[in-house]
Amino acid sequence: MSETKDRPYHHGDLRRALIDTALDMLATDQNWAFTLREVARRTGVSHAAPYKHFRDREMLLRELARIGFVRLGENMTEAMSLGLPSTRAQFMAAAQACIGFACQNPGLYRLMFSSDADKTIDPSLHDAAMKTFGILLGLLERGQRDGSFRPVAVSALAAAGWAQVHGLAMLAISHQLLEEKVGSTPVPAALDVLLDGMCCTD
Amino acid sequence: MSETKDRPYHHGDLRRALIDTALDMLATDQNWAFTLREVARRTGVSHAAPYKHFRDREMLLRELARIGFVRLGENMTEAMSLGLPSTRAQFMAAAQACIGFACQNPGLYRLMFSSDADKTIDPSLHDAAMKTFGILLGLLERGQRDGSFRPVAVSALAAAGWAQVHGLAMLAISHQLLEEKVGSTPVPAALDVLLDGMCCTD
DNA sequence: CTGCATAAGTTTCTCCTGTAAACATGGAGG
DNA sequence: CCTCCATGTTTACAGGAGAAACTTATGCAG
Repeated sequence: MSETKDRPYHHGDLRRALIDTALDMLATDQNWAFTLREVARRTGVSHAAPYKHFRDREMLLRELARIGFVRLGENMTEAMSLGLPSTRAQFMAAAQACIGFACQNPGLYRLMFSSDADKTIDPSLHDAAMKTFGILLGLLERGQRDGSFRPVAVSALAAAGWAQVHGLAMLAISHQLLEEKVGSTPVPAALDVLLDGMCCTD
Repeated sequence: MSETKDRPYHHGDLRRALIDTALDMLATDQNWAFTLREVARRTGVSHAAPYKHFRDREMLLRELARIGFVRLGENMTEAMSLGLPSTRAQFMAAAQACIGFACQNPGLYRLMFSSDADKTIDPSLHDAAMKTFGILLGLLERGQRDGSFRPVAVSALAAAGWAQVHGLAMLAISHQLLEEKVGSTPVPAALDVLLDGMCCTD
């Protein structure tokens, strides 16, 4: 009973606790049918308690998705900050970070792009998604300035790059990247094909 | 009461009717929370009747997904058979057919790649998905033979092409292809970038 | 220090879903 | 014609979303 979070009030920071529990279960239970009541149960509160912090189940889902975008952005930024020599290598690293994130958090990643996480409802979710996308966009713009990427419309590079990364991530967590169809290392292979189309020097 | 389907027996072909109803609702209600009882209701039977034709709700979902892959394959094949001059143009057409299918059937498309449509459970679903993917693969192989596509591992082209198309489709139906970020025609723009990396002559 | 207003949690209730079991029916084959 | 079985229907039960009423413990006013 001192510093950390010894439930100074009824529960303490239940909102945060609920989110943590949900993220845990999302990460653990592979593909879990999200249930508010089970989140409450595992957090140790009554099934109605979450409604004091989230209007409904989807509001919690949107918050989880928002956090997912933030974390994904952190992962990608970190991968880009490894001091890799070329912009192309940095793009490759960021892409693989994104796909790795999806594979380690399939439930969360699916949620982030599901219709439950409706970005037209929650501006902060929309902003988080766009900000993470902006990381990619920034890398592409930089690469174009330094002459790595072809001088086509940056929006075309962005759409292509984003779609490629997202598509690989989705296919990976759907277990559809079978070796007999797409080879043993589909992710770098596919990214290389795309990068050949994006880069000036190939 | 004559030719079409005047319920000659208890209902007639209830299995088919349930599937049709579900596909209808999936196409109509944009993003609809699938409910067996509502499918039964709209089909005009009791809520337990579907269980005579599908072990559980997920079995119906998998069947819907399977049909989705078949239809998607038909759409892509049709687009490729328009007599377009180059293999590149045919790839572009097939890709746009896929993305168009997703936009016209967002619910079905999401289902096809959701964890509800578990391809490790139902071999016929898995086969349907792989067969549709095979259409793309066939096009790539042909394009490589006729010298349109670069002589890299075809599996790399396949992974890149598939991911690109699927990624664009998912982003499109998630309303994340905003004009201010990816331009006004992101789909052909992105596909062109990829194709520049796939094709010999650019 | 006392006591109240209020945020945060709990109980209870209603409606809905998935699914199982028991019951009904009507068409096909002996 | 009669019986069987596939294909329905009814009934029942567990579990989830969410609303409403009730409870409790803080923070603050006096």
